[in-house]
Amino acid sequence: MKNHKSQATKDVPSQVKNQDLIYRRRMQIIDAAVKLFIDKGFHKTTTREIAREAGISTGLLYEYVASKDDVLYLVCEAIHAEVEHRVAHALKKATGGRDVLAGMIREYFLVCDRMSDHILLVYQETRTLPPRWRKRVLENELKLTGVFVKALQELADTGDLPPLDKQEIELIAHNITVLGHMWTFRRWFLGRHFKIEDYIKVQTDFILGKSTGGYIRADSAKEES
Amino acid sequence: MKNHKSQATKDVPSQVKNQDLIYRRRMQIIDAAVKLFIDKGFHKTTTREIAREAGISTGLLYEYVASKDDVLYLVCEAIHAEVEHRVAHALKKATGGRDVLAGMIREYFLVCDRMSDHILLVYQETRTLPPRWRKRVLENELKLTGVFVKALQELADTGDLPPLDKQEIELIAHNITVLGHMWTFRRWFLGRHFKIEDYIKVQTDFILGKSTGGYIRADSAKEES
DNA sequence: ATTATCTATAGATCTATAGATAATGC
DNA sequence: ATTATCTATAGATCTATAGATAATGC
Repeated sequence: MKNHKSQATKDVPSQVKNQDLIYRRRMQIIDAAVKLFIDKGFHKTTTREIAREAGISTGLLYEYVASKDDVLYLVCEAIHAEVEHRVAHALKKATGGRDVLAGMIREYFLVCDRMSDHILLVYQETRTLPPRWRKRVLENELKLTGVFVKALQELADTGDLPPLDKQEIELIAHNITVLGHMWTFRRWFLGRHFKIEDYIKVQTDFILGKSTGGYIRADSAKEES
Repeated sequence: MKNHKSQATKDVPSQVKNQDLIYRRRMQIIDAAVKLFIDKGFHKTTTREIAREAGISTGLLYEYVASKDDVLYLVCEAIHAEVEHRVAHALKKATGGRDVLAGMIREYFLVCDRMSDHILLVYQETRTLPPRWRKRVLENELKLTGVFVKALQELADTGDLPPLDKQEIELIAHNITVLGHMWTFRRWFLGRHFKIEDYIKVQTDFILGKSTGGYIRADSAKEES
């Protein structure tokens, strides 16, 4: 995983002076920790193991972080940076097509598919973080949702979507975000019946409504008796 | 929290013979553990604390469970039993109205609202469980989704909903389940803009489509240029 | 001289159990 | 006599650091 520079670099203090070294060593630490955390979870991973996997001594680990929690925070930030980077990158492809929103959903869901272990990790361990950092991680979640809010707003403004009020837009954006996550934490089951492309298709229909005929809509069903 | 008898009673062995005593003591243990786990999380709670909170000695705790993991499993099972019980109970109210599905969603979301700490707990700690029990907990998740699958199937069969294939029904049921959960783990944010009743209303519109005019539907927006 | 790194371990827990005691029922 | 309960602690970790060593740059 590429370690995109993030807020975390400033937040987490290090004993080491050389900035470039901090960056590189933390990259090693993050990569090692991500692997172990995904495999065994945060609590069952020891700082010794992280150091060994990163190829450094336990002592040195503590020159680059002040606590095991720091490692988790670095990991969460790195994952978010990666997701954000990939989503931003993918969304460039999406713009321009007939259905901008469908394209965005598609690219985002593909990112969720590829990063599912990572997304799941953040979900499960966020609570472990000290409050100060938990907030940061949650803010990151919002930032991603914000991308969809903005897109929906624009589409509603230009008339590409029916008029939607702020609340509706907000919620639909959250829904899209979370339905992407759903693929990560229900994959153990959904994977039996869906490939990611099926999932994208049916979910897009669900979110946008089938283009031919309404989706589950009261007025498209039989009249009430 | 009422401790509805569940699978767990048989799964988790006890040194104590008296069945009724097992039931009562485990109820104490579960109640204590739920409280502590919600407050501090599973890993930061010690067996000593659980015992103290339950009003028994640490030694006695280990007469009723074989490990700390056992406690977590008992807790997860109890929460599921409670959710299931409440949903089943709530759904009785829902049936009969004009829009059965909307009623079901409403009752289910209300349960999510009231049990949000508990649902969140299960989400976050399931991964900690040994595989054998993790599976059980995940099966429980499916059981709940199954309730919606069944309801959707019936409504599609009777023509109260437009025809939907198995895959679509399956996915919509999952969506409903997860959008209920979404209220539990994004509440910290959603709560700023929505009361539970707002949330129910907008989500129901989203899932069922607005009854007046389509929801976000390609064919209800302006024609493609 | 300063910065980075390693080795070795202090100190703090925490789970789970062994063995002693109290309560119960024949 | 059997079952339930408690007290006290063995044994196993694990985090974080102190102090020693190696590398770097003036």
